[in-house]
Amino acid sequence: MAPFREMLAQSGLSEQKWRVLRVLSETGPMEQTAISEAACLLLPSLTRMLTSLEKDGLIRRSADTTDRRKMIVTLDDAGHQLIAQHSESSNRIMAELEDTFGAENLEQLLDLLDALNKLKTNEK
Amino acid sequence: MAPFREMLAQSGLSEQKWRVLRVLSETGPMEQTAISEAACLLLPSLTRMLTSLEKDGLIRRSADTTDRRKMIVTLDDAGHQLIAQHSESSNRIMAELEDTFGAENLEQLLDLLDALNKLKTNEK
DNA sequence: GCATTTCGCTTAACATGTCAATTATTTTAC
DNA sequence: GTAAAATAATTGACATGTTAAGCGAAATGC
Repeated sequence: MAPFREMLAQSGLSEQKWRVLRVLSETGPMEQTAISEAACLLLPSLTRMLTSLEKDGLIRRSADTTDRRKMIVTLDDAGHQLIAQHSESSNRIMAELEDTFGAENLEQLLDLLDALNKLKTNEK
Repeated sequence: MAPFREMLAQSGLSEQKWRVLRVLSETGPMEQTAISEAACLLLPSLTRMLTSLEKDGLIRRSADTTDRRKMIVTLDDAGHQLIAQHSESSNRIMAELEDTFGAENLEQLLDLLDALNKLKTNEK
């Protein structure tokens, strides 16, 4: 995924932080456990990234009103801008990957990984 | 790969160190660059692990006689023992995975990952 | 109601991932 | 031959992965 990292390096973003912002952009405000599942991150890593992203003004954290254990994370304006700013080249990179690797191969790979992942989370 | 980590935790080994030892066991003494490729590790990570593995007496490092830049890594007796000690349950875990995930799926997944990896290393 | 358990998140400690810079050695070019 | 480029490994700095422990809040059992 080198092309992605190059693209993101310009904004000082890691792949992981990028995933967090994208999840928030697609789903809207979420609690942290949900983010960690959607972005394939463990909670301790996510906590650190959110602290950093919050300091950079890309997201906001606020306590849930009905369950005060939960923290609701919201994409801030600067975060929306970042997503918009990179979406074009992101799509282009994806299209290139589909082109060189093959759309079928890519789909098959994602399906297999998904199936394997479901196995692992169900076992035990 | 939780079952693997459980197995290895008894010996205080991480998955990565286990991969390093297995590569050495299968191929024999190697220089570090070759190990890093075979075990999918970057050199800085490998350097640290080898320092740790050497301290535990599982491997040895010696300078190559013809090219003194190279360090030849050799599996030590204790390393061979560790490999032997875990090979049985390792095979069992693999067999279980093939069983629950499907041998065809597993093979397909590995092929796809291999193909993707070759793309990435060739590009530029 | 209250103790116990569970849940959501954080913190701490350490291993590993990652990039950049450095050192020592070897190759290459001239 | 010698300077410049390339190579093998190390080091440093920082982000992330991973496990275990801890904290406050909510749910559960009695």
